[in-house]
Amino acid sequence: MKPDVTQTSGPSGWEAFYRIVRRIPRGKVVTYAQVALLAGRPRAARHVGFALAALRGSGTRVPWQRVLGKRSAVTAGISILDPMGAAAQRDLLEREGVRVDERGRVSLVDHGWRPRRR
DNA sequence: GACATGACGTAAT
DNA sequence: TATTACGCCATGT
Repeated sequence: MKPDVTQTSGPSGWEAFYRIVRRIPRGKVVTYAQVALLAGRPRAARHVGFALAALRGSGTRVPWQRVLGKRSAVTAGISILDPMGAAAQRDLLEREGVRVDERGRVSLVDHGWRPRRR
């Protein structure tokens, strides 16, 4: 089940994920694996989506829209929970300067955010 | 403590 | 490039 974000205020590892996502600058995107890696859990890519999914309903201000899958991109699991949300997310990314493919795929090489480098 | 679930990743085909 | 199979980590029951 989806755990409550409101209770994740504790020392849970989920808070680390939110912290990483907040660092994502406008016009840049990252993959779940990237966030997980920065959070210190390179094998916990699944949990990143978990945490972000809960945020969607909590109204927390986290740019979850900038977090994509490696190959699935935007139309990944969001469409499962919110088909319209996926389309809206694609529009939002385009507004930030991110070019989204017709299939919902984004060039991570071009828009991939590179932390720990500046 | 063990089993089941999940916005995923990587390797193999 | 798409599809299938397996694995990893955290949370819930």
